[in-house]
Amino acid sequence: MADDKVTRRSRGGTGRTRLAEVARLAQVSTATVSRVFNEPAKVSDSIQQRVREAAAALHWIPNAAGRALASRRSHIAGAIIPTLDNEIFARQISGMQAVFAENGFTLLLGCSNYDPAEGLNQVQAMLAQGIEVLALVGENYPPQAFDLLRQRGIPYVLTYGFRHDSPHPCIGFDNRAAFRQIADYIVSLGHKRIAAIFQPVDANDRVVARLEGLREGLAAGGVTLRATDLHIGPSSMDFGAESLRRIMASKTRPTAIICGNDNLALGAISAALDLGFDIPNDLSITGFDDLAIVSRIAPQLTTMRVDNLEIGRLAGQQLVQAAGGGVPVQSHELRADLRLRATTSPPRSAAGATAAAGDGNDADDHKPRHQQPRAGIRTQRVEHDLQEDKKQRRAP
Amino acid sequence: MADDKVTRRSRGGTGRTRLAEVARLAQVSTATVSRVFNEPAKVSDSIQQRVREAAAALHWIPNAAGRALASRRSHIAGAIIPTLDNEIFARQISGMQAVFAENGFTLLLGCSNYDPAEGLNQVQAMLAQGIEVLALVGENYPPQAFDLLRQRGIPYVLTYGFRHDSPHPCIGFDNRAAFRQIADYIVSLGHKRIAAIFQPVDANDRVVARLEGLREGLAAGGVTLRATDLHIGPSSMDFGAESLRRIMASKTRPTAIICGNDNLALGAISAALDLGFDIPNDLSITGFDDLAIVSRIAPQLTTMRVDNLEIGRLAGQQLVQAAGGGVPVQSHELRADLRLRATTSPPRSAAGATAAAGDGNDADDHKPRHQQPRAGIRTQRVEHDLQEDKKQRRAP
DNA sequence: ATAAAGCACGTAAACGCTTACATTGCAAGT
DNA sequence: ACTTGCAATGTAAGCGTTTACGTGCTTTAT
Repeated sequence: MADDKVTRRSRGGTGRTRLAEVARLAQVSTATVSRVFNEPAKVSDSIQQRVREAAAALHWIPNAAGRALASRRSHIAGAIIPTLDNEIFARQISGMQAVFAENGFTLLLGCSNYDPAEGLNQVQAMLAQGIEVLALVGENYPPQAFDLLRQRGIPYVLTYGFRHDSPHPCIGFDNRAAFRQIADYIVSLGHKRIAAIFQPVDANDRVVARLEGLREGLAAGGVTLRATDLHIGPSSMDFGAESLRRIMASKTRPTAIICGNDNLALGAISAALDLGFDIPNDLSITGFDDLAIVSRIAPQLTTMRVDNLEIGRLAGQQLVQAAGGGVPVQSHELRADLRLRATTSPPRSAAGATAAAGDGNDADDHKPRHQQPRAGIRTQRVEHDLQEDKKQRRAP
Repeated sequence: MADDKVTRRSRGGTGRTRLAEVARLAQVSTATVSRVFNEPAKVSDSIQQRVREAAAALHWIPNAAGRALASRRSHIAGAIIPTLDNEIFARQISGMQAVFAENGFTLLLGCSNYDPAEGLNQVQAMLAQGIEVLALVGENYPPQAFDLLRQRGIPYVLTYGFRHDSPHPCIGFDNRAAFRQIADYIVSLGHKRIAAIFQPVDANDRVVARLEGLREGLAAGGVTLRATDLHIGPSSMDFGAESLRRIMASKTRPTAIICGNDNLALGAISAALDLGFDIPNDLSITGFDDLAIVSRIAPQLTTMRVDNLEIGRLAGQQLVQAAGGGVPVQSHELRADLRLRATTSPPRSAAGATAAAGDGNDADDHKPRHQQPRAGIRTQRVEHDLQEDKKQRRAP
């Protein structure tokens, strides 16, 4: 009796078939089963077959928790985005998810809703889940988040924006340069009086950079952006529309409006059309993002295209590599392409002018890299994203 | 020497601080530490405080793998969607993610790209990761996926579509009824010759249901949908546009076109405008989904709104409850709301008619539930989604 | 006063897998 | 013939938590 004091403790398990059962059926050790699926080269063919058959027969699916615990690899990648309610972020996730899936990673997704504190929460939750790598999509995550990541040696990358002087690896485009390009283009068309409608700048480096680029380009063209011509507010179509109404109600109307993104631009366009303005003859408008819709409505919006799918893919690739080989994540700068469409043209005053040459402004220096606008731009056959239609999209 | 045969095997661990270290610092057992965070009621206040302080001091983040293994709860929820490149699915995920986050679940996301086989893969990967619940967003997952889920007792739910006779719990709207409603409305306006542009039906119950509802409604109004008037193809704007051109090139043109979704409708509208048709006077067009954009462009699209955010939220709630209490997931049917906007009106022939009363068709039976169209619909002030602008959206 | 019943906490056995190390068998080297 | 070396497999110790079950000790009922 005395030696029988070992009470058998059972906690019942999960009920799922375990690796041990596969091993028993295949008449091998658990180690061998594990090797078959993780280091097949180390196991003879005959035994491999036996094991695989046993696994299939038992419908065995390995338990990720056990595996993660033992191997200290979770095969989980994390991504935190401001919101899914935005085509550009959704596309990045889409690209990333594809790469992760190809490489045996599953994607843990978190949304911060533009709240840095919530972003930090998400980072913590993800660390708890044992993510191996993390993509921080969009901007503005609290510094503490990065501390946590570095402290634990988790490879991470910031996407969407790119800055040469960023302390973090980042994959995206240069906001400043992009808006500089837009400004240069508008100036080169001969516009003298220009307004802008922007999203909030507070605690948002990227938007600040956009404004910098914009001011820089305008300044180079001898144009200044007056305080009253800069409208900042929520990034909604409504705000775009409201701002436009306010702008066009002023006594000295601009001939061009540069918007911080497509949403604002769409709002501005719809309001302008409502007021009876002719776009682009009375008023040129530019956006940013090249949302799917903006090239399919009339008038097609001149905007800046960023390949968000590619950003997502690149980020995914970098992170997968970093997770595997310990290679550091490399930053990548992508081009943002100016898509000249039907909402921009020289101002009426400069109608006949060949894209505002001479005229005392020295913007010419910046023009060579842009395709010159043509008079017939409005009716030009605008490129379609053929891809979009090739992958035959089923429908909801 | 002989009794010293136990070689100390060390695998180095993760380097992260462990619960055991917190326990040592707080001078309690590991069990107590665990209780502090999982069953605080069972631990005295003084010790709780000590433990919490120790945990904070060490920046301890519990290891989810260990926890999952021991507790057999992963606190991971899965969601599989056809694609993120679609506002409606993205919104569902958005709503779901919020609910999950509130309830301590992290979201594992998978995309099937409309490929059932890939969907099954994703299901397996998720099961391996130990998801506790799963949302299958959209349609068409292979039957085997459900077998796996049932076999393992994982609560799941299908979202977007709803069918009373579905063998699975589902949360969404009734596709058949929704299209019946659209058909009834169009018939009630007095249209006699009606065409349709739809997404592919193959292996897609929901689209089949839409067509059924459509045919049913038309039949009730004495209208038949001729084979040549039904165009089926990829759910892209381009196909919508192409179909419209083909339709309007026929000798007997329809006065109304019912589209399977907004994308197709947008394409159709833009093609129709290009051809110089007056919408809605020459041609009425309807969509489905109420994408954000369709109420902000001219002419504003008459379409059906489904609250995808709510679908996601409901699904999340149901799954969270199912995970906790073992309550079965309950199906929910949501209303789809017809949004009457500017792309529909009575046909020219019936111009003065008060919404096609009499006229020998007995569609009146079905009308009461719809708001009657007014002559001035084109210029009516259309409702905005105020919400959209309230939550001040920051911008990319 | 005494037994029964809580209560607060500790002990240590799982959880399902990977992997360092041990073992075995067999071909090649001396 | 006898090490040596390598390749294929087995043994069993963790990985970091949770939790069933003990263990004292303080209440409460009898």
